[in-house]
Amino acid sequence: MVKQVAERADLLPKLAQLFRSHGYEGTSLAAIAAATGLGKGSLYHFFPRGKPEMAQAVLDETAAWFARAVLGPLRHPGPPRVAIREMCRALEAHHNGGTQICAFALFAADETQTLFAAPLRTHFQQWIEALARVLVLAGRGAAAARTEAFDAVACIQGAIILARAAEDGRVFAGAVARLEARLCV
Amino acid sequence: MVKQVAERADLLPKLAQLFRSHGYEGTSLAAIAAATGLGKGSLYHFFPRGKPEMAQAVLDETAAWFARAVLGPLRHPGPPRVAIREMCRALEAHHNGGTQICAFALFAADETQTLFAAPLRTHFQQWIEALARVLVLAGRGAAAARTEAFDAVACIQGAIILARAAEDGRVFAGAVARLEARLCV
DNA sequence: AACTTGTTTTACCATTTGGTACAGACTTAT
DNA sequence: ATAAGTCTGTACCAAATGGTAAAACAAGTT
Repeated sequence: MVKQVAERADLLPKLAQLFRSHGYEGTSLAAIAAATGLGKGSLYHFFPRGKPEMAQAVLDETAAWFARAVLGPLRHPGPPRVAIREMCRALEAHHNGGTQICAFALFAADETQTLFAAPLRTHFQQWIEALARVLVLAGRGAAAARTEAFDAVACIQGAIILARAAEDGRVFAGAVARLEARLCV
Repeated sequence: MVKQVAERADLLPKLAQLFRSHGYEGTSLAAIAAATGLGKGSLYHFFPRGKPEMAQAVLDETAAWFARAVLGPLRHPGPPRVAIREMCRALEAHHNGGTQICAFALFAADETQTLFAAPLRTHFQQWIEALARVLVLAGRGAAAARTEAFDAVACIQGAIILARAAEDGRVFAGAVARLEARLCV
C-alpha cells in the first residue's frame, strides 16, 4: 500500500484551478468529477467531508506554496531588494499573467468569506506584516512600512481584477513591475 | 395604471445587495424571492430572461450610479483636488466601509466574467481614463497619469478584498484616505 | 359594469445539486 | 494464495436549482 492509483495531492492543482476559476459556489461536484476524471466515490474517498473540505485543502495548499515562495524570501535575512523581487516573480507565476485570481482573494470577495474567515484573515495579515518588516529594513518607519505594505498587497489583488476585466494579462505584469520599482526605493 | 404594486426599480437595491454579497452563482432565485418578498412569478414578470437579466440590471444600475457619482465629478471642469475628493467620498459610501465589494469587481473575479465581459471592460476602462485625465490636469505626464490611475483603481479594489478578509472596515477607510492624499500631490 | 392592463399566486417541470451506500477491483504484504 | 488495505464505478437519494404556465387578483379607463 505504497503506490496508489490516485493521490489526494494530485487532485489539488486541478481543484485549485477550478475553484479559482469559478468560485466556490460556481464549482459543482460534477465539474470536479469531470475535470479530475474521478467519480464522486473517489472524490469522497479523498475528501470525506465533501466540497468544503476540498476548498479547505486548496486554501491549505495555497498557504503552503505562499509560505514557501513569498513569506520565505520576505523573512529570509538579506537585501530587501532581493526579497521583493522574489515575491514579485512568485506572484507573476502564480497568477499566470493576471488571468487567475488568488483563492484567498476570491473567497474573501463573496459570502464564502464567512466559511473561511480565519484562514483569510491570517493569510493577508502575515503577508502584510512580512512585507512591512522588509520595508523597515529598507529604511521606512514602522507605521509607513505597514501602510505601504497594505497598499502594495491591495494593489496586487486589485490589479488581478482589472487584468481579468480587461482580458489583458500585460496590465498585471506592468502593475507588478511598477510595484517592485516603488517598493525598492 | 400609474401606481404599481411593485416596481422593477424598487427591486434593484435588494438585488444588488444580494449579488454583491453572495456572488452570481451563490445567489439563488429562492434567496432573491425571500429577500424581495416576491414569488418567482413576479420576479420573472419584471425580468423575463431570468437571473442573467437581474444581474445585468444590477450592473446597469451600478453603472448609472457610477457615472453620476464618480465619472461626473471626474469629468466636471474644476480643480483636480475636488474631483478626487468627490470620487473618494462616493466610493466610501458605496462600499460601506469596505464590507461590500463592487458588483463589477465581483463578477470580474470569477468565471461570471465571461458572461459580462463587455460591461466589465468598459466600466474600469472609463474609470481609469477619467481619473488619468484629472491627473494630467494636476500636472502629471500622460503616461504616468495612466499608470497612476490604474494603480489607484487597483488599490481601491484590493483594499475592499483586504477589508473583507480582515473583517475590519477601518482599513478600507484608511486606504481611501491615503489614496486621496497620494493623488492630490 | 365591463374591459384592459399590470401584478401576484400557485402549482408545476426537468435538471442539477451535494451527498451516500456499497459492491467490486486493484495493489500490496504476508 | 490469501487476506487487508486502498481506490473506483454505479446506482441511488432528497433537496434545491433555474424556469414555466396559467389562473386569479387588483386597479384604472371607458
